Amino acid sequence: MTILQSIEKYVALSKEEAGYFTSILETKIVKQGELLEKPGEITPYFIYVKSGCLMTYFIHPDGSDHVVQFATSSWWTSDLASFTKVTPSNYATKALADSEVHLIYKKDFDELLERYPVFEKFFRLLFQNSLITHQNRIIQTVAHTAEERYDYFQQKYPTLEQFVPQKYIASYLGITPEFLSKIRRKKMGR
Amino acid sequence: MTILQSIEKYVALSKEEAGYFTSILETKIVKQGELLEKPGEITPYFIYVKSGCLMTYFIHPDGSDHVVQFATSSWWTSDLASFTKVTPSNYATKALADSEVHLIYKKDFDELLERYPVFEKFFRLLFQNSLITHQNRIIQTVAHTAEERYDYFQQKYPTLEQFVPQKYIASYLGITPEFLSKIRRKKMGR
DNA sequence: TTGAAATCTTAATCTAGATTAAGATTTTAT
DNA sequence: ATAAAATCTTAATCTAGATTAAGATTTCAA
Repeated sequence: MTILQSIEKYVALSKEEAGYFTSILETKIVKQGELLEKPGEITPYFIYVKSGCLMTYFIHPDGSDHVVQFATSSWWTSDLASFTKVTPSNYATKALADSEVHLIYKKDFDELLERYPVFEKFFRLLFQNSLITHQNRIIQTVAHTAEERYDYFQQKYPTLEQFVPQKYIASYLGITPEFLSKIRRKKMGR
Repeated sequence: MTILQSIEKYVALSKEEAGYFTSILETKIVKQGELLEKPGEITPYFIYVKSGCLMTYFIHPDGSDHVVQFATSSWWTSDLASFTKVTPSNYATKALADSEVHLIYKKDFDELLERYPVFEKFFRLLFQNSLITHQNRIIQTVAHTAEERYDYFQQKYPTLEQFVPQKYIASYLGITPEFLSKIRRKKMGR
């Protein structure tokens, strides 16, 4: 699916709007392991994942990392705080597989919304839906045990587990890799 | 601060836009303890808190509740999932103090955005900022101890602690009231 | 191809926070 | 005003998940 198709699921675009949008899009191939955002730096663009898989994670001053989200094909991701407020990021975004992404730089993003209000609507819907997901995630974290959260993760991202290192899944779930190992063993034996 | 002033911090409104917006607004006084959203029911409106304090919480099938957020003066709140998708809510919203709120019904909300795109921009910004807050909250929860989260809560909501029952603060922090009691005692003795 | 580095597993021990229970304090309805 | 209900505190005990450590497996660069 192209990025235009994924947008046109939510809003209809005229030829002109689609053309302008495409013109500001940067396309980039990222190799597995490469970073698209670095902690301490300002996140200059909003990222759309065309293929592959990215992960955005928080780096705690004590050195531990915490995965905020995985972004697979047709997801948007970014450290929204850094992008929006033009402040240094507390997050890093790393490619977990060779990936193809589109980047929209902030200047272009701002001008796009200014010029073609249909994109205000699109991003309003995108953020609104993302907010729902984030509210669910908060509840997930406080209202369920690690094992329940793992079950839910497997349902939600059935393909991810095959190529994402366990330690990142553990981090996403808010537990240690050792404890995830223990949960998996327990589930095997059932 | 009026609701119009709070909106005009983000976008400029013409007389007509402001007038139309005001005309669809419902105003309601809610008594302390009253529910504005009930689990199992569809959330028909988006809520703006003019004065007082609301709390949105999740009710786990096992009977425990989990506070998702507090909304004080000039905050917006709602079970966005239920409002957006017109599905039964998993949340309740309760007034923690006598409060005055504005309600926007979904039909009016949709029509407002259709008619006056400036509100697309406003809600895009509102959701974008809220998303930043939610991302922070997720990290807070997994990367910090209960005591650190309590410190952060006190900084973020310095006035709330005086009138919100401890048990709800504990719930917001993801701990039991007993453990919050223990943390508070420990902090007193320092 | 190979060896060093990264990742994963298992197991023992430890701890932050849960649970249970009982008493003390505060709030609320009448 | 007062009694019942709700909330808060303290303390003992328990447990989900962390930490530490060591071996096994996988990945990857040269």
